[in-house]
Amino acid sequence: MADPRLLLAERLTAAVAAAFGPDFAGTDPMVRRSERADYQADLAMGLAKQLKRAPRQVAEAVVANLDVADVCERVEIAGPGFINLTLAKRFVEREAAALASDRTLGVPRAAKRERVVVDYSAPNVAKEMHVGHLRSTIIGDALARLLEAVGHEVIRQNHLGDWGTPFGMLIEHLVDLGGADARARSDLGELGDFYRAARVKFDGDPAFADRARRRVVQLQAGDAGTLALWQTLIDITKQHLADTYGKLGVQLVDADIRGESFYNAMLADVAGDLERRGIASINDGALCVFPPGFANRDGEPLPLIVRKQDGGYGYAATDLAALRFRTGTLHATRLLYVVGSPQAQHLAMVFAVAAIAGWLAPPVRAEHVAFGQVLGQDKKILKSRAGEVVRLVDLLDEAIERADAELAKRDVERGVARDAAERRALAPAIGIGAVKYADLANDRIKDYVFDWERMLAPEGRTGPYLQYAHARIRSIFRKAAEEGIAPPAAGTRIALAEPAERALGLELLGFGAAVLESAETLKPHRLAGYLYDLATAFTAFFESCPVLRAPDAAARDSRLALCALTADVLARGLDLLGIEAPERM
RNA sequence: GCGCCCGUAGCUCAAGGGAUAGAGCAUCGGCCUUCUAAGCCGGGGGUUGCAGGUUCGAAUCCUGCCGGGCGCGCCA
Repeated sequence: MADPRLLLAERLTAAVAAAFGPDFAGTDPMVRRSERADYQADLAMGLAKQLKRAPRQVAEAVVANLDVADVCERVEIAGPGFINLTLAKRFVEREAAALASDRTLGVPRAAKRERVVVDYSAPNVAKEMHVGHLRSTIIGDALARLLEAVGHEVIRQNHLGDWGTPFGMLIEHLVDLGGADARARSDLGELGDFYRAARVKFDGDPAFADRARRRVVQLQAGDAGTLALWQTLIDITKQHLADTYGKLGVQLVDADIRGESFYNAMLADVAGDLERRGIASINDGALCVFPPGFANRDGEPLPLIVRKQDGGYGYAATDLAALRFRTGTLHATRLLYVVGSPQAQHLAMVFAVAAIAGWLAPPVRAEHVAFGQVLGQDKKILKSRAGEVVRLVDLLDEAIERADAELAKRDVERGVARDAAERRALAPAIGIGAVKYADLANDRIKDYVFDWERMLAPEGRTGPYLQYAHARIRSIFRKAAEEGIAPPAAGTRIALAEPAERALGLELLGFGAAVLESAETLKPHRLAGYLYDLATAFTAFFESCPVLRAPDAAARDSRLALCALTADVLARGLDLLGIEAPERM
């Protein structure tokens, strides 16, 4: 059950070759969805230029050679040379039925299967996650799911910040609190408080700062006692992460965590290799690489500092080691870094240096999957009422609370009696889904305004709207069961008599293309947009086409099959975005 | 100063170089004895920041401005 677009493109390409010769077989037929027909092909105008003929003549020649008798019921040339294609109803019916028995729901495999590393989330040890981690985590999660859906092998990598100078102060603070035993007592309270307290002491107590600096040396020297303390902090953090990811419904697990410490043992080798090969050189006492095309404030070459003056390694070295590991050891052919756009220059430099060093050679490539910031209603970076960074757990809890309140309000309005426990069980899927959809529905490169009212409102283009459409379909099946009506059998014939039925059927056929496009462009908002369109097509159908009270049994079964397929596509599509689809709302 | 990103309806956002730039919110008007009204149907609302250029065709590509955000040598 090929996507109609692909099928039409094939036929059009053949028609172009037949009309103008094999030289033109590579012409993109430019098949798009159309407002005036089901699809339109926009190739005639461009072709006319090359052929030095009138566009409409070109379109006519293409249409004369076009064999779509089994696919289209109408082919028209309009305007300057648009070819408008209307699918035969029978074709849509047949394809929809085929889709219903296709496990993948029409999602095609990517042309080339690749091993893709997706680096996302990247929280820090002994520090709570905040809104800044929200986008990386949910965009990365959606991309990982999308890439797997089209057949790629995805390796999730959570680049945990678990190494570096802050650990001196963190470990010393832990010692002050009673060392590893402190963990038994309330897991050190709130991680955010723990980090803040350590920072305050470091800044205000010179003796503590000295201890902290000595502790860093011990840590890097591999002192067993220090490492045990360090491990305690790691363990506590992992627990915090597991809780947060669980609440967020994100697929990251402990096994995906490969923190900065993992690369520690490789840093000297990375630096030595670059230095030996003359790629890096000592400059002001630091080991630097000057990739071409990067300049500092004064227009002078900008270095990537591999090793600092004091002999220590910074994050550039770690990033280089991680990149080398991912291509050299994990044998990934594509590396995705789901990191905020402020890091663009740093990552570009890392990629440039890796290319020079030969760790990144075509067709293997690295891409910065950048994203904009989350803004408050004042259009500035989202802050809490107290003006502090918003903790991610707080944000998620508020989402759940608000969803619960929204449900309660709606129950009252509709006069529905539902016990609080059932409501509370439902609230996380809705609240978290609303947050995720609001984020993923925007083009990731842009900043977006975070607005509770908007994302959870009882109406509008939101996660709850999509979930509601899905729940309403499931409700039909519950009702059907009560009335003793069996769910549609496999291979049930789908008839698309009403305009709303036809529109829904056609929309369903586009799922595979939407997923593929979303995966290929690394833009989850394409899929988010498609799912909204699908939900809209369904609700229009729902309003005008009674299912259980359809005119006859054949129509009823056809509509049931259409409903089942729609519910499956909605649920699968939402799942690819990491959003749950509850059975009822 | 240099570099990257953004600028589309009152607000929040869509729109593979294609026809009359679309949704949601807000606003105005309709639709619940019928499968969930968190819904559906319809109306009004635009010089796509500005000015050039490329093209049969530009919100989209190029150049220059204007406005906003971010980054620019030892933090990550």
